[in-house]
Amino acid sequence: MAPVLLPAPAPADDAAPKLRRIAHLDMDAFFASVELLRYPQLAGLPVVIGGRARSADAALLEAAAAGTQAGLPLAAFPRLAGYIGRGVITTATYPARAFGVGSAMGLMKAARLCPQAILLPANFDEYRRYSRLFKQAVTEIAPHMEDRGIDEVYIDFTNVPGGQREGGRVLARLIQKNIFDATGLTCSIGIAPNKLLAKMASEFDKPNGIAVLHAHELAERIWPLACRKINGIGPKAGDKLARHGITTIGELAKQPLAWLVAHFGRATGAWLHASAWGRDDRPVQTHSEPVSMSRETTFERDLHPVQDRRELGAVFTRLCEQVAADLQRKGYVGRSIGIKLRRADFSTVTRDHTLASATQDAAAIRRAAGLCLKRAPLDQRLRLLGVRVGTLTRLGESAEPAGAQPAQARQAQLF
DNA sequence: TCTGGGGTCCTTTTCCTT
DNA sequence: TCTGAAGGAAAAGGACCC
Repeated sequence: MAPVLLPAPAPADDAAPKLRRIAHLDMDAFFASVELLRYPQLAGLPVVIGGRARSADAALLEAAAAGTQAGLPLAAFPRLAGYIGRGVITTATYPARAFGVGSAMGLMKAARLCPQAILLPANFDEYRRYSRLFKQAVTEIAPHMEDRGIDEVYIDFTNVPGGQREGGRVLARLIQKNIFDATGLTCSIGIAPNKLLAKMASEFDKPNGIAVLHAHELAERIWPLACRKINGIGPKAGDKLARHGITTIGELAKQPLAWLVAHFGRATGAWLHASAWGRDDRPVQTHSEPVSMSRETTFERDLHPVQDRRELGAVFTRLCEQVAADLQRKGYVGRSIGIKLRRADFSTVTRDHTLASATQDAAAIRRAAGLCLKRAPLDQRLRLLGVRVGTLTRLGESAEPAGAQPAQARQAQLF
């Protein structure tokens, strides 16, 4: 990529004291936008992404492999009508949302609301490829970047040349352009004195916008917002606050710290209070190590622990092999092995087991997971099974991997 | 009504040791 | 031997995020 030429800094820029300027960058409708790059003929139509790969997607897969998907006739795309089976919507385009269809909605319900919607399977390999491209486009200009998932990042503008101009707006425009040139995709950027406020600011001017939020604008621009806009206040905390008559961030800010601590605990109460007052000193972290790796799967139909034990056993072994392969590919070993069961009534049960030494071996993981399973209640049908390896260290930085055995080793007794 | 998959982090409970 | 306090680690559950 050609070097990016920054505008010459204004003379006042160097003289003025540097303010902490943190940017939050959020790709606009990321998955749907990537799909529209591949299938431009779907622009303006209701499209939902999600569900599992089905035979109806064969035409799409073939066309993608042949590189002819841009010319695929609309009739070749699978529709939501008559969708049978599990699965939720990962994302929906705006024309689909107009029908009341939205993220996390069951596909069967969505099929009733908007049967004509086109259903595309999620293509995470492609989204990850675009994710790498846009992040590279960011770091070419501003290297101090924190990865926050597939479609968003934090960037510390404070010491980047030009990062102080127009409150960071000049640098943000440059980054937007570099991302668009590299990917054809747009993003929205919020710039503020910290990550908490930058995250909220990035929603102010979507899509393809830039919002600069200054500390003195807290009461005017943040306090009128709903508490749920604070990253970290989800449905439960939002409901609890609402039951106390607190719906806006301004109302939250009025609550005494002691009251919040009394009702939400020491750590959460203090965090709520600080957040409402726009205080957040978390640094932009350019590097982080994974804490755990897991694989899980939801079955097409709920499986019975006894009647379906062969099928469950095979899935269980496969999940262990997949996690082991993930660990080996990424060079990690883990010491705590855990399982997760989701039962027919949607309740979740987890069991953990800590090994004497860390491993990345499929058979060792399978044995430990089998011990966990023996301690779990199996009095209901199961809809989901998962295997997790935690307390990770890089291979070579701890003890040798334990229990190395041929990967096919043995099947567990249970199931 | 129906609720995926892959994560992180926090709180509470349980168990073990001193 | 019993009881209780205290502290830490592990286990379990849950909230939240993308």
